[in-house]
Formats: sequence, C-alpha cells, structure tokens
Amino acid sequence: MGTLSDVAKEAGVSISTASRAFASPGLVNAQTRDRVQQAAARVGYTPPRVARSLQAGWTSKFGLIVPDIANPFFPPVIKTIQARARQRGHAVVLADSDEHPADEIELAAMMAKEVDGLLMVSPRGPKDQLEEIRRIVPTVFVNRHVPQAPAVLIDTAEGMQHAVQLLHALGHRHIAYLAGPRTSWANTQRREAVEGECGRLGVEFAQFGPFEPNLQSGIGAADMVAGSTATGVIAYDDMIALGVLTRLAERGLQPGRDISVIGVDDSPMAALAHPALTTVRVPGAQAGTAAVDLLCDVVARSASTQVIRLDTTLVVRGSTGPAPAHVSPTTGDRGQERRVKPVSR
Amino acid sequence: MGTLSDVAKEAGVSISTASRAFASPGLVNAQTRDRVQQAAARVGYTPPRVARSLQAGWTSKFGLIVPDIANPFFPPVIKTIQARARQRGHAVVLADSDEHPADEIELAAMMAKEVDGLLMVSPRGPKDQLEEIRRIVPTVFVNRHVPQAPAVLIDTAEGMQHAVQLLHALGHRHIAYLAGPRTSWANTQRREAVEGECGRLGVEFAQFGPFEPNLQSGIGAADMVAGSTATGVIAYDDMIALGVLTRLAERGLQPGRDISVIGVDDSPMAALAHPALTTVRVPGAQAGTAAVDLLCDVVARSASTQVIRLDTTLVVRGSTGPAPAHVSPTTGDRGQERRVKPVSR
DNA sequence: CTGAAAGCGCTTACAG
DNA sequence: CTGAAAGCGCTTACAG
Repeated sequence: MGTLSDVAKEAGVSISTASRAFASPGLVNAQTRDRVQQAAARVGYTPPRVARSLQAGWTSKFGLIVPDIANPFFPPVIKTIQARARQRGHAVVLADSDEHPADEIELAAMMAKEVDGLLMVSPRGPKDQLEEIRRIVPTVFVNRHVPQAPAVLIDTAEGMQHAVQLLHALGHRHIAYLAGPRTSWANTQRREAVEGECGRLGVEFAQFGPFEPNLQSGIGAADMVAGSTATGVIAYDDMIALGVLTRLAERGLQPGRDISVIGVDDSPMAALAHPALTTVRVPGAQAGTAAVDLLCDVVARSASTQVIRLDTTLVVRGSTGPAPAHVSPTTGDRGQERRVKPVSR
Repeated sequence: MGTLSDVAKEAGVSISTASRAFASPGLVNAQTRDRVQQAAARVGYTPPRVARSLQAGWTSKFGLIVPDIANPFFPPVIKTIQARARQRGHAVVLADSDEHPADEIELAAMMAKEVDGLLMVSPRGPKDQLEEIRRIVPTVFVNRHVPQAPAVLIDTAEGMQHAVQLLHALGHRHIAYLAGPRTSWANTQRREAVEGECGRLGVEFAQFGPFEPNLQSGIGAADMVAGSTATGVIAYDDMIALGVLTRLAERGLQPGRDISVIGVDDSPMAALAHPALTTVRVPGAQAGTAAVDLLCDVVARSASTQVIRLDTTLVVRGSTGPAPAHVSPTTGDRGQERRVKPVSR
C-alpha cells in the first residue's frame, strides 16, 4: 500500500523517474526501471488509477447500462462486454434501469463524468435524451438506432420474416405478434417485419401487448392468444414465448400442435423447454464484443459514426408444427375446447 | 463541463468558498451558497468524483463480484445491491468470475484499490486468499464463512432438512444429492444438511457430482439419477434441478410421480416449470440489501465482524410426490423401463 | 463566514 | 536518460 514517493525513495531515484518507469517504461534506462520495479514490489506498490485519472484525463472505466439483467438475454452480453473491456484495460461499471426510461437516462448522466465511454444496450429512453448523453460522453448504442451515433445493430428483420415464412409454409393463416416494450427499437423492428411479411404472404396479422419481456407476461399473453383465432404466435422475445408455452400446457393446449410458438433470442432455456422453443437466434455475445471494440475506437478517435450490423438465424424446434386444420376462423373454436382446463394461479 | 474555478470566477468568490458550497454547505453563508450554485448551473458544473476521491480518499464506488451472472439466482441479488448502494451514494462496479476461483481473486485484487468496499457473493476462492483480500479493502462476504469476516450467510441447512423430511414423509427411502461447485460454502452446507438428515431418518444417501450450477449439468445429472435406485433427488440449485426435470421428461419419466425432484433458490423458472419445481427458497434480494448495509457499516467504522444470518423456506410444488412403490432397491427397476425412451442430444 | 496556501498522488513538458 | 517544477481539480486546516 506504499505510494510512488516511497518507491522512489526505496529505489533511490526521483519521483519523476519512478513515475516514468510505470507510465512510459521506454523512456527509462532498463536498469533503473528494474530497480524501480523491484522497489515497488518491496513496498507493495501498484499505480492507483484515481490519481492517474486526474492527470491523464481518463478513468479506464466504461459504463454499461442494460434494461434488465434478470432477462437471460443480457447476462451473456454483459459477460462478453466485461471480458473484452478487461482485455482492453477497462473495468465495467454496470447499471440496470429496470426497464424505466427515466432511470436509464439518469444513470447515464451520472455515469457520464466518471467513465471514458458508455455502452447503452437496448436503451428505452427517448431519442433526444440519448443524443444529449452522447454529447457528454463517448457512447455506443447496442440495439438502438440513434441518428449519427455509432451503434451495433442486430438486424432481426430477416429472422422475423423467416419465422413468418415458416409458419406460412406450415399452413398457418393467422399470426399474432406479442409486442415487447413500447419504446424498444427492437420491438418496432420486429413488429414491422412480422406485419410486413404477413401482408406480403396474405396472412392475417394481429398484435397483442405491449408486454414486459419476462415469463410472467407470457402467462397473460397466452390467454389472449388462446382466446383468439391465431394459430401461430411470434413473441417479442423468448421470455414471453416461454411463458406462453407454460401457460398453454396448463390449459391443455399443446404447443407445436394446437398452437405454434416462436420466440426471439435463443436463450439457454429455449432449447430446454418442453417442447423446445423455435426461436430467432440473436448473437448477443458477438454484439457485446463488437460494441466494446467500437467504443474503444470512438474514445480514441472521438469521432466515429460507424454502425455495425449483425444478423440473426431462425432455429426451428418442437414448438412449431403444421397448423391445426380444425380451427374455425370465425368462432375460434379449436375443436379441442373440451380439453382446455381452467387454471388459476 | 466547467470546472470549480470557473464557477468561483462566475460567482465572484474564491475557489475555497466555491468548494465548500458543495462539500460542506453548512459552513457557507446561505446567499453566497446560492450565488455559487447559480453560477454552477450557468457553467454547467457538477463536482467530479475523480478529483474529489484523490483528496478525500474515497471513491464512492463498491465492487461486486459474483460467480456467474447468467445463473438466475444472481441477477435479483445484483439488482438489489445496486439499488441499495445507489441510495447510499455508491455506484457498483460489477465483475463476473465465471466460476473460476483464480479469476475471482484476481478481480478482487484489481478492484481493491479502486473502490471503498467490496462485496463478494458466493466466492469460490480459497480461505486464505479471501482473508488476504479483506486485508486490503473492507469486504463483506455473502454466502461464505470466512473467520472473523463480516458476512451475510443464508442458512440453507434447515431448508434442506425440511426437504429431506418432505421426501421421507412421502415414502422415499433413497435420496440423491446433486452436488454444486466443490469450493462453494453453500454446497458444503447443503450436502452436510441433506446427508445428516438422511442419516437421522434412516434414509439411504447418495451423492452425484460436483456439477456446475446450470441447466446443462442437470441433463447429465438426470441420467445418473435415472440409472440409480434413488427415488428422491435434491439438487444444489434450481438450475441443476430444472435440467433434471427436462431430461427426465425426455426419457419418459414423470417428475413428481416416478422421481421426486427438489431444487434450491426458487428462481422465477421454478414456478413455471412443468411440473412446477419444489424448492428451498433463498432470500437473495434480502441478502443483497443486508450486505450493502453491512458494508457501509464496515467502511464507516472499519472494524465490524458482524455476521447476519438469513433463513430459507421450503416451497412445495408438483415436482415432489409419493415414492413409487414398485422400484426395486436392488435392480433399480422402476417397473417403467419400457416407458423410458432413449434420447440423444 | 471567507481567502490564501498546502497538499492528495501522480504525469509531463522543460531543462539539463 | 534523469530531475525540478508546474499542474490535474479539488479539499481542508489555518488565519483572519
């Protein structure tokens, strides 16, 4: 816990030299450098970043804001961001906005002065406030398009179109989209893609929601879907879709046979659900790495407006199957009504 | 983005006074204080913590290390820790050790000099290294007993005993424990509680593992259990238990009838699984809040050795039921063998 | 109540 | 290659 001047004294050099031995080793005689380093070891010294930051003007920290770490989509993203940032010499200060746009902006503003750069993943806040943040601190957005701003965008549109095409090919003629958060860029993109593709294929489109992206929402969503004439469901994300799966089973409806369900993300639970969930796989980890790299560029050159685009893939599993022939489009009678058990929670 | 001297100039006071207006408003004339604050608003100034830290000797940051944020047990803990820390004026720097004891210690050592205090949740590292960390920075451990160290300990022993008692009451006479990480304090506690209670009740005890606490591990664990004569299974945590549930179903075994399964944590998925998982509920959020409060005390008085203990509750759901009468203790034949479907992944 | 001065621990032109 | 000096932005005894 010694200080630089202790080291200098111990090594018999000036503070300046001791400092250089750490900050710019190249400028120091190799022997002197060794002497300093040994002295440092003896004194138990490592350069503290706080004092360093003050002088150098940077903090070697990145801020990271996500809407909800309890949503399984985010942990892998956070993990790769942390790992990559660490490789590049930065610690990560994480904050969770709990899906509240106002908190999100407040957290961002608080962090702004304490970090070298900010990563905002799936931000829900309004455009102009995000632009404001970007003016105070170098920022990279993930899953959100802000004009002129550097971003990593995961293009789910194509994946969603494939999802609709799959259902169409399986004979489904009425598809419901279970919407995610109202201010989510991804939600808009996904809804438009589903709706557009339905229109193109002449499939009836309906929307339910918005829903918070969690299992609980899926419960309610399932009841809405079961009460409609839709035979195919595409949810904003896996959490909602998984909730739907659970609830349908409780009501005696078999996903993949009575109703086909598709999620988005391909989170670990998707493969393990029963039946396994068909889903649009989103490369979250890849996005995390790309975002850190981009942020490093932005911080370094302080003027990048680059946008990186990543693609998705449809992963087909057991929750999708041929449309049941017997659903009456007018009454919504699934010919199974007697099998539907009333369930309360 | 102005600086304190800008504010001072703008307000027509000395830097000292401007500083006091923020650091100790009580020492400054009310009018002067207002003048300074208005000047600050005009210049767009807010006290930057870096410079402040250097002088004051604190950072207003807490470090937080967890083994795996992708395990659903941790996000709620992290969330409450962040919320509470924020209330108490501290940001949280989060790191994920990926279940690697070595990384955990390294991360802790790195953070030590950059934060006012450290929270280590469910640490896996060796005792002496944790003690070493504690010497460099005020630390509170959660879910780990380190001699003399302040900690929040969740006492699962009683919950585990209840779990064994439940199975025993349901007629189970052979119970398997699916072990978690080898160096996990909670795992030791849980295993001993299960084993002890089995002994007391005259129930045969077996152990499998150790397993990483995730769904994937549960898959393998399920096959081991299915191949044994155990009719009741208690897993280290919900993730493993949930993986077991999934895999048993795939193999045509019905949890709650053919085999009873109990997890630990009561994570959100537990209630939504099919059948819903009987589990020992662990008050993670409560532990998070308590840990922050304790850490604040430790940092303030710099010498607390207090240990806070929290209790667990057994939550009974559909994954547990009467022991099947027809399992042969010698051959392990469940009389259902024809129903077991071979499944590959 | 307010100001001048020293100092927190380091970095970095500027001389040598 | 190395040292003395100034300074990063603030805080806080010390005088007044």
